Amino acid sequence: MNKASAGARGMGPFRRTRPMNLFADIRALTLDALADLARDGTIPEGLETGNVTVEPPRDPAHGDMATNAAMVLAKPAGLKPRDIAEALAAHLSADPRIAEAEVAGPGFINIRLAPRVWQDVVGKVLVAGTGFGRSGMGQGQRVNVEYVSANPTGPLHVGHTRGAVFGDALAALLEYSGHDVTREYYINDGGGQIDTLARSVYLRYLEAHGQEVAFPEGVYPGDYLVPVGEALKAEYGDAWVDRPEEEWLPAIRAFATEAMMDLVRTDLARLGVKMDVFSSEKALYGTGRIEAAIEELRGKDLIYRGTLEPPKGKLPEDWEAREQTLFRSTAYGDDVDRPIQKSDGSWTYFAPDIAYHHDKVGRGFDALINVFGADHGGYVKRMKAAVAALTDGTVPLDIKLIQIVRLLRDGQELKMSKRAGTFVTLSDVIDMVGPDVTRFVMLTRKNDAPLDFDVSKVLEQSKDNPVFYVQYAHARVMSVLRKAAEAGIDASDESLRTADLGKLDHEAEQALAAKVAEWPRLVEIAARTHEPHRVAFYLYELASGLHALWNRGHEDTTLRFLQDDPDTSRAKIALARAVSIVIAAGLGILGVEPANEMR
RNA sequence: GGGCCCUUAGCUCAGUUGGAUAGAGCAGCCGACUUCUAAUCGGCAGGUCGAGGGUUCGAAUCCUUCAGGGCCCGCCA
Repeated sequence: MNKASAGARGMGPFRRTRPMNLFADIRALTLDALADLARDGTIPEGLETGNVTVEPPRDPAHGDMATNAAMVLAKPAGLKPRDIAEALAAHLSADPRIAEAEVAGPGFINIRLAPRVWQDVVGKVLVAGTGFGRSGMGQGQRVNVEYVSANPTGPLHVGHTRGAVFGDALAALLEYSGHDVTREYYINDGGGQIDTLARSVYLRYLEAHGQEVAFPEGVYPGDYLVPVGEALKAEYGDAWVDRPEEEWLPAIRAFATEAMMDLVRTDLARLGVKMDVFSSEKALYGTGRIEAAIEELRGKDLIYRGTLEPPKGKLPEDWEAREQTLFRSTAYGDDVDRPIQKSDGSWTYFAPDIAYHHDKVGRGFDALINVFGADHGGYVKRMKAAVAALTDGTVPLDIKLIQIVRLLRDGQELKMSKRAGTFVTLSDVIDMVGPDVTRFVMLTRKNDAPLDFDVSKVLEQSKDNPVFYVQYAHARVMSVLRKAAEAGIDASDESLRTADLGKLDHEAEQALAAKVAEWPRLVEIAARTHEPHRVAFYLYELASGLHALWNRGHEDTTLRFLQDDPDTSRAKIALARAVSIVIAAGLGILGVEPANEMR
């Protein structure tokens, strides 16, 4: 079913992945040192070391890395933190990678790495290319990311765009960190809104036949249905003109849904989003798959006939108690049990959703992720309950809620109203700013924070525009490579790999290399937390580091990338090139093309 | 009435499975262009992390109560 999975498991490529996460390396070194201390009796054997961290300190004055090992272990070891720290620091200092390990504060060990370590990072990036930062963390785990999943009733709008970008970046991030990812779109083509769509298209069909048509309340008035009506005429002629709804509804439903999905696919393609799988809700009906999923739950005594308590607070006017078929979602943390059948016996939307997730689980995924709009927040608990019930808790479902986008122009909000037909589509946004800017800006906020998207500001070429700022850093490096070539220096990656990186001896250069070295760790954190925005923020910081070093070359010409001595030049260019490679890798995850020049 | 999310500098927001003196950009003030792109950079100033209580060596982060904002709350998906 999925070609990548076979190779990704067992003896596959992840077995060979060399960890490039420097922080993980030093943590391993720390654990080794602790094991030595246990062996010689300084600390007890068998201490739990899961909470030992090695991370970059906030304050650079505290060195390159800091570990909390002594503080975490003090209590279980029955020793003073500083005593453990002293012994541990002594052990760490013996490693050639450690220039200095000193005890500070309540028992931190501040570690300063040998310059050689930072120089090596640059070399590793040049060898690994944009694969520097790839991780085996996911161990080939199969993850399904479901996103967009918009009702096929019209073109995608700005809100969908954010979900699309988020889901796509998350999928890429998970792939980069060693997961086997399937990108999936669930087509909500089973509900009553498709009838509305069909009736709306029918009116456009009549229009195409020259009839004067009024658009009553409750149909979709959008112009985008005009060509669908015309296409319908082209295919079926006047066969359905002035015929009763029963005759044409099913056929036009199918026709219109297909047309809308074409629209959606076109929009997604413009954004650079390519789904692996489209799953249809409608296709679940009449196949017995909904019934099968419900039966599975019934077998676990999670389906029953019952009557729900009326909702607290404002009571709907027409509320009356009814007996319904309910799913016992409270058994898995939901607040109330949820109906899966309407009072007329047909399924609620929840039932096919259960079947759909049953299907996903049946396809063998190890983890599921759904990207929903924030207005679906009330749906999270029951969906998680359903998946937990279907899999006995063995397959985690994470649901990421995407907050609204406020679209602005010159600081003025563009008010949107679907009824007035003034909503801004994904296509409109791409026309205005292009796919790269759209994607990057959509990821400059955490998913659960509202996002202001000012279409005039994001095109500004200034540092308050993060897209530009990051692209500019990349373009600057490309400029250096061009200048180097003009000066007769071989600045190809092959050549730079052989550069004498020992010449990168300045603290400012090592600081930038240190930022580069954070990339693999950042990837793992972002992947673990399912937060691709972290990549965008990191790229901003990395770009900032490059700009800073660049400008130091104004005062101190020895810090400029291009030097009179070719060997020195190549070492410095190698550093710049490493930065550009990591920027390219990060932008790749976000789905943004790096710029070679900004003119 | 209940559930979920949010509240961090004047503004917009980051903040690492709990870590040291809480960061960035914008706005404000001061500075750097005979230069690989000044479309950039450096510095100053700016905070009871919504409020109270708790957990512990240590809390913006975890628990709890409260306040304010958003989304949702049987037969719409």
